[in-house]
Amino acid sequence: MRSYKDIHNILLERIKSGEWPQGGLIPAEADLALEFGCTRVTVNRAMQALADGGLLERRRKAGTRVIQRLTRNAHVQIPIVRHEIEKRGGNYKYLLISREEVTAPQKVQAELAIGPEETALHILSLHFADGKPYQLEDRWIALGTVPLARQESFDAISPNEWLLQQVPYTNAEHVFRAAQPTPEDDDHLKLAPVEPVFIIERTTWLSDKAVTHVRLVHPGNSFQLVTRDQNAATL
Amino acid sequence: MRSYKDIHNILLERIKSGEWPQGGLIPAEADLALEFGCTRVTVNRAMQALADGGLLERRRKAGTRVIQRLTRNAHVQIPIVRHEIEKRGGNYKYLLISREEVTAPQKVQAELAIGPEETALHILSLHFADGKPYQLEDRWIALGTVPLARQESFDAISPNEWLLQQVPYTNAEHVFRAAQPTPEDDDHLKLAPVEPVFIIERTTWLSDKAVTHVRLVHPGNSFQLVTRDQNAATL
DNA sequence: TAGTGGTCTAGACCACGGT
DNA sequence: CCGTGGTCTAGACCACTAT
Repeated sequence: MRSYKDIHNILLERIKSGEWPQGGLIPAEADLALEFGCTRVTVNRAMQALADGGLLERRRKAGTRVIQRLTRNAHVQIPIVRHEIEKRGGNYKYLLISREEVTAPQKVQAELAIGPEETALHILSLHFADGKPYQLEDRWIALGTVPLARQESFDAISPNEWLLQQVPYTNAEHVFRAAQPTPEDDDHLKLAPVEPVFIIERTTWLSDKAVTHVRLVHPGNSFQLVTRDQNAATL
Repeated sequence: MRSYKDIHNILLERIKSGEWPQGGLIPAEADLALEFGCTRVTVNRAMQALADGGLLERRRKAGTRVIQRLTRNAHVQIPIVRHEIEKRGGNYKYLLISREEVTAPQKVQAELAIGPEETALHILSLHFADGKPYQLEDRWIALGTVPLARQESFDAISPNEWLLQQVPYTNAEHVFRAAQPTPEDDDHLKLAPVEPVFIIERTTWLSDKAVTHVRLVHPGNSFQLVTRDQNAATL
């Protein structure tokens, strides 16, 4: 018997092989159902999976086409620093540098969508791998959204890890860039001369309330982000 | 009537709100079907969507749990440079610097999984935005996989854009990093003093045959990658 | 208006994996 | 063993949208 996964794979093969070219129209569900000797629903399931995977584009009446790919996609998983270091057998250390409830600079206020009189929690901390600075975490937490953070000292657990456990759902915006370190970055990260830094900036939301904005700074000579992607799930 | 999308959203809300905590077991399909007054299949559809979105983990007999999130995810779309620049109203220019069929350096041979006696196509080109160097594209193409590339001059179209049109399906690996420019980078990109570069390295495969390896170099002061992600599709 | 995809139901059987 | 999820069928009706 033909399962929708089988059908999914057959269709995938036809796309990969070029039998069905990019931008080309492919047969209707009903026709494929006939070909594979199954219900239309089963074919539909397979085609929807491919559409979800971004390989097909479907429109009622217009039919189904192979996507004309215009971008390369990369799915980046940014793990908890501690896990990342421990996984490769390194020695992890966390150090809280400062923690204070203050009014945020304008830029951060804008990111978190808080007013000028509202205070936020500012936490500066360092993550070490084998004794060497690996990441500087410069974080602001919107206390209106996460009041619980007031009760947490962040002495033993990093804000990143704590938030990941506490906040059940978020939207996120990331910015990745290369930069020259600020004097403060340099001071904390003990960089080599002219060594650039790799910066990840992230703002996360719980529904539409901003939770936190963070600037993660890594020594450029020893850090990189790696991703491995397939164009469609194997199922 | 309750569609599976409605149910999807209701379940999503319960996860977001914390009513169903991270790591917690949630009711079985049959129970939810009863609650929502629909078939189990409909509930199944909604839960599968959430599982695909990475919010639920499902195991037969063990039931369904809310995922304990351990990473932040970012989905990066890397557009065609030309489109990117034109979209924001910039003036795009493409310049082919060199194109030769030679034996690749060992590092590239390893990436493309080709032998030392096999030649590959090496293409060096520059992308400009408003007259300023925006991206240096240093590319190797495995001619065994894409013999058609021999007939393309790449005078008028960049290898990136050409490949995206030609190769119907790929797996990809990306590396993002910050670096000090090589003298050659500096020469082509006309960097400011001590300006770092943002590098994207990508290898793509057609099934298990390597297609191409590319090093995309951007001036650090004027380039960044931005992503916006939702934890689950809205459907 | 007609063709194509989107989705539901009711019932069924199977597959996996805790207990 | 038996509860839970995985999936199929047959038939039906609906919702878009190209022509």
